[in-house]
Amino acid sequence: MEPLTRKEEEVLRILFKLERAFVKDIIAEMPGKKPAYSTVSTFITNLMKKGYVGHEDFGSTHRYFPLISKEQFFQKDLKRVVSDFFGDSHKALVSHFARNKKLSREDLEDILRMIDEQE
Amino acid sequence: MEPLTRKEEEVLRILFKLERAFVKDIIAEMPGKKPAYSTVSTFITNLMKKGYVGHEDFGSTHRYFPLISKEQFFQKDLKRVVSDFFGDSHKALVSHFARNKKLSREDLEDILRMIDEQE
DNA sequence: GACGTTCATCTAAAAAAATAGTTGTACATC
DNA sequence: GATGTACAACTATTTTTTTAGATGAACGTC
Repeated sequence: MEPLTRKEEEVLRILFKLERAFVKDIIAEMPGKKPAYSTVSTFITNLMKKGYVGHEDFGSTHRYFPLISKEQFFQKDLKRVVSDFFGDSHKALVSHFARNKKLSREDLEDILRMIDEQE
Repeated sequence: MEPLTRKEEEVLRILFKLERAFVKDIIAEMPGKKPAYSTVSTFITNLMKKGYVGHEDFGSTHRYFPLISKEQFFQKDLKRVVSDFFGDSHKALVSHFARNKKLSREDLEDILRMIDEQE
C-alpha cells in the first residue's frame, strides 16, 4: 500500500478515532492552529486516491471513513517497537509494562484465564 | 526536542542497532538502493545539530553514536500504539499478544513471578 | 429568483525534505 | 614530495509535502 505523508497519517488517525466524519469534524480534532478547510480536504483526497479512505454522500457533502482497520494501520508501528526496541521479544515488552506498573498482577491473571478458556 | 524527518529517523534507528558506527556502516545497513555518501552524511549532520547524535574522533574520521536512549526514542511510538490502538489499556495490548500466540502461558507466569519478587 | 453559505475540486505557491556534487584536508603509499 | 583515497563540511538542486486561494455547484432562505 502506498505510504502516507505525516499529515495524511495524522488525518487518518483522527478518522480512526471519529470512525466517520466530515471535513469540519476533522479540523475540529486537530490540535493547535487550524489549517484551512481546503488543506484538510487535500489530505482527504490523497487518502482516497491511495485507498485508505472512503466516503458516503450526505446530501451534497461527503462523510469520510477509513477503509482499512486500525489493526492493519498500527501493525507496522507495533512491529517496529517490538522488534527494534524489545529485540523481537513480546515477553520483554510485557515485562517492561509490568516493571513500570502499567499492568497489575490481576490483569495478568485475567489474561492467563483467557488463555485457558481458549484451549 | 526537535522533530526528525523520516530519513533522519531511519538513520537514528540504524544507529541504535549498531550502537557506534561510521557513515559507511550506516549506508551498508540501509535497505535497497544505497544513497550517496554525502546524503547520509547530511542526515547525520542534522541529527547532530538537533542533539540526537554525538561523535568521537577516530583518526581524521568520525564514529557516531546516539545521545538519547532507545527507550526515550521509542516511547512516543509505544505511547501512540497503546493510546490510539488499544484505547490506553496496556492490558488490551497484552491480551492481543496472547490471543495471537505471541506470548505463552509460561511467559506470563514468568512475569508474574517477577512481579512477586519485586514486592 | 437573487443572495449568502457550505462544500468539493482544481490549481498554484511556499516550505521542507531528500539528494548529491564540490571542495579542501588529512593520511597513506610509492 | 607527487599521487591517490577517504572523508567532513559546505552548497546547490530536485523532489515531495504542505498549504491555501479561486472557482463553481448545490442548497437554503428571504
